[in-house]
Amino acid sequence: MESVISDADSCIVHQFEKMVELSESEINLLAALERDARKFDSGERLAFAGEYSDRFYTLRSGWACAIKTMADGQRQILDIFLPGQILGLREIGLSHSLTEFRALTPIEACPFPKQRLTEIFEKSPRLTDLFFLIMAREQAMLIERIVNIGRRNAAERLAHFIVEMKVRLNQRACEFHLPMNQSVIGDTLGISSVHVSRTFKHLRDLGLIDNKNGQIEINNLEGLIDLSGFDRTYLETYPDWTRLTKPSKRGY
Amino acid sequence: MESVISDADSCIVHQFEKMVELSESEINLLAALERDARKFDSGERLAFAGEYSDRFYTLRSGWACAIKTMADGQRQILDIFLPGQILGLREIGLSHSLTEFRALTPIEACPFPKQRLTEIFEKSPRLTDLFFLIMAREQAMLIERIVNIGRRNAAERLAHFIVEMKVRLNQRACEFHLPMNQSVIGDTLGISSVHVSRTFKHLRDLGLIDNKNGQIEINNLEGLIDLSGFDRTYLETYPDWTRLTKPSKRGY
DNA sequence: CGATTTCTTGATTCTAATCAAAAACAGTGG
DNA sequence: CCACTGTTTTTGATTAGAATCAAGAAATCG
Repeated sequence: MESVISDADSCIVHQFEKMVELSESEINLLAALERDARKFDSGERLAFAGEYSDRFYTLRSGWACAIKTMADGQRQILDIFLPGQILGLREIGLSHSLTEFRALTPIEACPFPKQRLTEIFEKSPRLTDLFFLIMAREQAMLIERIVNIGRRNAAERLAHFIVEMKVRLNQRACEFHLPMNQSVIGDTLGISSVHVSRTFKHLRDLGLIDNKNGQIEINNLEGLIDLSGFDRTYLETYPDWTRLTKPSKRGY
Repeated sequence: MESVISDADSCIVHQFEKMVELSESEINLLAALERDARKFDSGERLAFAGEYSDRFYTLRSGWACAIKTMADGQRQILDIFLPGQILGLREIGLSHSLTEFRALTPIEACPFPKQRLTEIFEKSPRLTDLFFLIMAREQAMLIERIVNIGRRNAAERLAHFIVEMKVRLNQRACEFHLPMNQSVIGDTLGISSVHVSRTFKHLRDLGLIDNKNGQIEINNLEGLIDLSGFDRTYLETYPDWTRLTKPSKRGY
């Protein structure tokens, strides 16, 4: 198989290296998941809910999301994916997709067969631990989302979402582009698009943010965090790596 | 270590055997997670949020839940655990607990060190796959919960919750005991306890259920499913077991 | 049986949904 | 560069759903 993308360039390897130092062979295993990049237009669907699916995608560039559409046409967005993430990891072991995956911007995504992960499990217990960890962190995000939707009002939800995106984008600067229209944001937060507009205005009036044309500028991060009840530990609660620091014993 | 409980009796082994046939050695590995049963009173806490934790619990009998408490004292219940489940699986790799775990009834739970799971990963790739699968199914439940809370009104949420519990309890009969008061149910569904009461009345008035003293009787399951928009596939979407049917190649 | 918790019901308030229409903006082709 | 089109955002008016407050009824526990 020919590598279109050099391994050093791999988003997913970067992602993993943020967590732990990788061996040569581990880098190769991971980078193999990110060949064969395909382009998708903004709004294009990568997979349908309920459809048979034997593959995942790694996201190389752009933003994507997982969507669940209800019988009456309402939608709930469940994840926002950034480059380096794997789309659909939670569907390992399921033959049919639980959710729809859709590009939020023009993206490059690299399909690979689910089976490839099982192979990694067999070859590298260390990467197995890491994949387990990634799933665990995705669950942590889902949990935070449940709390957000279940127990916070619109202003708190939106504030929380903005802080979360800022943290995930790892921006030093307090300004970033959010490639989601207010209808999509509403579907993420469980509120109507009209109310998203009002809530943005409310946050502006409070002097917490400015937003214009999909650009978010945070004027008062502390204020946003206070309002939202953002749990600083939730993305920072860093793993207990002790058992991962030793090099892999088994082969590969 | 002395075995208080015979392996054949292990809840967690039963749970796994629902999914796939286990070898002798796999049964031993799993059953080892369920020795040393400890009793907890109804309402007792097994772990605090934010606390250092190097252990999981397997739940042997009774019901438990995971709770997130917010700064202002509001609570959101994130999971309801039934016998055979592992409490806190999602916190593998995190040194501190994300949520609080609390008994909903008097329970027996068996603590075991997180490390034990890593050992299982090293010894049995087949069980590794299964643990991944379990996490994946937990995520599927969290997703359904997000949709439930984000996009359904109180009647739909409660109806959905009742159907979900019925399915999870695997009851042929349409009557079961729900050991949660209406305040706890409200914290699960993201509505107030008062509104839970009204919503039960509403479902009774529609002739869908009867409920009294924590006992639920479903009078019209189809009606409940229709009202709630329950996705029949979501707990039924059964795994693609093909790659699990072959026996383990590696040792153990 | 009394004490405490849980459930029910009513009245009121608040938040957000819905409906509708205008304003702002982005993309297109001339 | 501008006029045209479609989309997105904003704003207002109204309605609906659920929270809150409060008090009485029912169930549970010791």
